[in-house]
Amino acid sequence: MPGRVLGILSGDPHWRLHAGIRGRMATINDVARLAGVSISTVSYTLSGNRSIAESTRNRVVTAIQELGYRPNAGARMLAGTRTRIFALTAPVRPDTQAGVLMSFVLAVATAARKIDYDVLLLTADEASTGLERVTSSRLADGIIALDVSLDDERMSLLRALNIPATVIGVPADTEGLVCVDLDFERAAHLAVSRLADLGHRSIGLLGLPRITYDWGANYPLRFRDGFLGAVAERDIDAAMVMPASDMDSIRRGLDELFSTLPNMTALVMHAGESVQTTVLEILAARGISIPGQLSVISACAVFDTSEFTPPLDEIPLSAEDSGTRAVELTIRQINGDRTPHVDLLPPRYVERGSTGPAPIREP
Amino acid sequence: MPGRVLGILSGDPHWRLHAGIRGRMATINDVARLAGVSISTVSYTLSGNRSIAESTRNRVVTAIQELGYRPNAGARMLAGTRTRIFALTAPVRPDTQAGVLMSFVLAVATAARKIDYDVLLLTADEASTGLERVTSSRLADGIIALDVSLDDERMSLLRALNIPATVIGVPADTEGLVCVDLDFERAAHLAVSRLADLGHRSIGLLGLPRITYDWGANYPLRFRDGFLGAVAERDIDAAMVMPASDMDSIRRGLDELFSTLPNMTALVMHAGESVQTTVLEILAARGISIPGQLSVISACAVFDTSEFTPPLDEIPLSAEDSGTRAVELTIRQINGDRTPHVDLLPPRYVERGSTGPAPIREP
DNA sequence: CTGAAAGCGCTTACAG
DNA sequence: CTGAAAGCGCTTACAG
Repeated sequence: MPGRVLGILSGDPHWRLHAGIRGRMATINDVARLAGVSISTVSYTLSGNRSIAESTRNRVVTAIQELGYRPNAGARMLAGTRTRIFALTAPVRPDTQAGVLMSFVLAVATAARKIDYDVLLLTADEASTGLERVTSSRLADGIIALDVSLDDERMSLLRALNIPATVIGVPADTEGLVCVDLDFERAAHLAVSRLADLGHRSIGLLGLPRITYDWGANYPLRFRDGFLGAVAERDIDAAMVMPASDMDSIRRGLDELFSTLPNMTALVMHAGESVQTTVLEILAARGISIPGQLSVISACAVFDTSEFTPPLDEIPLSAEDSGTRAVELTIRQINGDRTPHVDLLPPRYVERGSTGPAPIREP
Repeated sequence: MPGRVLGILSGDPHWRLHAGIRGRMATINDVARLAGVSISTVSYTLSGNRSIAESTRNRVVTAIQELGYRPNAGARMLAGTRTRIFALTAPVRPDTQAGVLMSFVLAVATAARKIDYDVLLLTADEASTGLERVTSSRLADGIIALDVSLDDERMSLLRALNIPATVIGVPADTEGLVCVDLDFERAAHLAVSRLADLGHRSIGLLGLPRITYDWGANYPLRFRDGFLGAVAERDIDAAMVMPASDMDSIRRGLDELFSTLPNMTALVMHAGESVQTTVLEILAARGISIPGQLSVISACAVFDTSEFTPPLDEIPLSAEDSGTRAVELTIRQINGDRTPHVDLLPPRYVERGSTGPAPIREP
């Protein structure tokens, strides 16, 4: 099958610039006439769904460029089997970090564009209605759901609607769903094993605000449980604090870690950007050197920890990876493979010099 | 003209739940047959574009509900003159605050849904191509451009394409464009006049990071110039600092303000959320009481300053207001009124007790 | 390798 | 107040 014709219009369609939205756009008929072929030939040239003689193909492509032709989206949706649109639902809950959400939204949109799909944004107040609306009006071919909470009303609807959909995140009940997310549990194990290998026997975990664990998404729990499991397996001393975002809480959280773990030589942070920078400021103010006295790892952050002072080793939560995979999984469903499954992306470790051998304890 | 029929499906379309995306959806023909009318009557019932006998209307509505009918989006786009889709361009530049951007994206989407429009998200790497693509393929009826920089490549394209478009923000050259934004200059005047009325004669401005003024959007400049103009008019002592986001810079910035303005009794902040909370923490640590010793106003923030310690008076930058207005202005253009203009939204003052009379100076 | 034609599901003059 | 019908611009069997 010959490749599809893409990017034909990268030139400079003067014609179009002066047509405006009210102006009559060139149609497939105009192209066919100018190229001296039938409209089916034009259509097949564009879709690549049947072979076209080289010379014919050239005439068509030239005509398309000359006219600045773009297929009409509505006509395509109506005549074809695809709308080439994904709907993206991104509810904003009280504890949502807007910046993190935006990263995922952009990652999904960018991944979608790579396969010539567009992304339609569903708003919070339309969480469930919107899903029903865009699919039954055939506006979207599939759905990508962000920021899934443990018990999410959208999940049962996705199951019932029985349409191509991918969830970024892992709800409590994944039955019948296609989900993708970083493997937070393995990420926690990775952090602990890295530190264990360096000889650390006493590790603190500075987590997200307590409320996030009680209610909302489940990735905080998966990370926490992974961490607790990993330290238990290795017989490492550990403690966890869940401070709010203000400086006082953070300071108290650190104090608690240091007093619970007097021999603490390593700190793992699974927390927001401002919390992490605040921690580093407090440590610096106290004259605690990294990694000399304390090894520090930032885990599952979407933001960039390479510009921190000091730059931190991290196990990134890559919005790009999740978004790309979500798009792949959705397309696969659109193409007919509706097997439900949970896809946990393997964590990776990025070294930046904020971890080192555990300091030798004075007896 | 009778109202359009909306929300017919708010019930529970069992039918649809079992159809799936592959299942055959009810069409306008099915509805017409069941209601015993022609398809034009169904169409007009939905659009409200001609009057329908009450009894006919009822039969149609019942049939629609019974079948769980939703008009096919592609067919509507093709047959009608509207796609009911806005394209939203939101480029992410290095200095972009993702959270702020997300607020605007959601505000636009929410406002759009209120008039039954959907929002298609254009990605950064497609800034200009995307505009051309969605309009010439007639995917979108109009464009809303976010986060406009002073010299934005998208602006000349918007002028050339000559399509319904609204810019949120004010680029350097507004010729031929429709723009909407908070009136940052008046916002600055409002802050200063409020403080002046309370007797303050020495006011500091803590602004955004310096780089934001050198490059990027122009609202920081408009606020700064408004502030400087307002204090000049009133013969008030003033100084401005533009700290980076780390604690050291903020501390140095405050020190600079206090030393430049030894009699400073009021502080206006036009800065990010974490910067503002850090400022409050530093002031608290130094035992400076608000508003006893220092009156503080947060200006043009999209985040919520009511939960700060203490809650701050603010002149909000309302994403909702801008988004709603942008949607209105775009629809107006779609409806034929293409008059270019710049719409500056009036600022409003929200009191929360962080400003008070200027303390009387000891002689 | 290519064309003529049916059909996708609506909207909107046109006619009564 | 309502209906029959043209037409929007594509995709895709069907035919050769």
